[in-house]
Amino acid sequence: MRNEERRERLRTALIDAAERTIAAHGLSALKARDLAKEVGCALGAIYTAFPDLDALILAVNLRTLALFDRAIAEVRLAPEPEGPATPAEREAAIDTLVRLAVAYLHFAASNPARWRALFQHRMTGALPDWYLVEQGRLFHAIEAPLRVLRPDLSETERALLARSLFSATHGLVSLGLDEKLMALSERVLRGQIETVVRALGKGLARE
Amino acid sequence: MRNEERRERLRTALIDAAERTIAAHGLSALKARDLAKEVGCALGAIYTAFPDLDALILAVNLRTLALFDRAIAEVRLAPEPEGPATPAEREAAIDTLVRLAVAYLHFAASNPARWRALFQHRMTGALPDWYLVEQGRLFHAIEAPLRVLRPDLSETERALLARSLFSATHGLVSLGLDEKLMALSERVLRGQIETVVRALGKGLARE
DNA sequence: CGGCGTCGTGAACGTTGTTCACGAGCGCAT
DNA sequence: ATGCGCTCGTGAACAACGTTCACGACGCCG
Repeated sequence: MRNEERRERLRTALIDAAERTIAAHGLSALKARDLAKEVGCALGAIYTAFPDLDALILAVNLRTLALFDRAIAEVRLAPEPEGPATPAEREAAIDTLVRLAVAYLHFAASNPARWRALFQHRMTGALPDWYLVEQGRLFHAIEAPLRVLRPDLSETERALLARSLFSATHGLVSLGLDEKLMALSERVLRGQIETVVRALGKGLARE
Repeated sequence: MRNEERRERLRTALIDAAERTIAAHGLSALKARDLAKEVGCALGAIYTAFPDLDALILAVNLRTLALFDRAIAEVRLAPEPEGPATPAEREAAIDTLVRLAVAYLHFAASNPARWRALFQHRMTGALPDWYLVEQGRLFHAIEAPLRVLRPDLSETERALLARSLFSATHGLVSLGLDEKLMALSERVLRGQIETVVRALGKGLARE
């Protein structure tokens, strides 16, 4: 079917345009009419490719998550020791946690509008599967060093703790970059994140 | 002037109605027309009391901040030791940090819609003074125990660290209560917050 | 009692996202 | 080649929103 191909072309063209708009002017600048004008299609055509604008935003967010995945790929490469952890290995695990958090900050600071769109977007119903899968990837990266620091935790407890560490880091980045609380430079913010995450790792480590 | 009094009456009536709506159905349910119908005034009358709906939301948020202030009043009462801190005093300081964080969680969980409105609202320009004043109150409550844990820090460094601790806690509460990441019960979330904040305090403490 | 000023009124405007009756374009059979 | 039918994009129309503004009612003072 030629038809399916055209639909797919429209889909990617729409995602491209939406991504450009969001990256340049933020999520609130995304208008259906502007979008149609930019990709050279009719207003209604958008709704033949996506059920609504939310779905389009979700597609853009998937790309952002993929970008972020590549951004923390090297940090994830850290080798995972086995057996009882030496003090040096514990230090290395804490360093990995810090590097992950700093990588998160750096990504958010480098792609502010794209990153904001991930969270500004108010989910109506349940999130799609692929969204959760992509999220899980990040959490797994956090769980690895946690396994070194806290081998006593069950898999479930560790997963929960990983989510909490992410949430704390997200709070630092989110309120730090938003001028809502106070605008901090990425430099200062990195210092704070290093301090906090390192303290967290130190305090969590089982001695 | 009888006139001024009527204006003030309208103001409080509007804030009352807006607060009820936000608390019951969330910020997105606040519509100018519904509001006018509820307080029994004309649509345009709203704009004689407030420049726009944002200002009205800000007024509701002020009430929320006052509510929160009362909620953490007792935690703030903790006495502040002087001179070099004993290990027991350091433990007490960490406990205070944990209690503050748990109080924050409890407030957010008890007033979910009101609390969300504080952050969902996108600030256009600079925030009003009273907003910053109210924020400062919370940060001072965090700085007190930090003074015990880290007497070596300068006033500026401590203020920065206090904001970072708040940000981390906010992240835990925000992503924990939102079903964005995964919906956690207040019970589970409290356990996570206690773990994380305690680890933070432990890791931060200068030995 | 009449003129004048003040202030709420609600119809109207500009922007949204979303829908749907129409018609253009294409393939196939006659 | 011509007519028929089906499919799918089109863009005018709709509903809901925040915000504005010309009008008219009401009250006060001369």
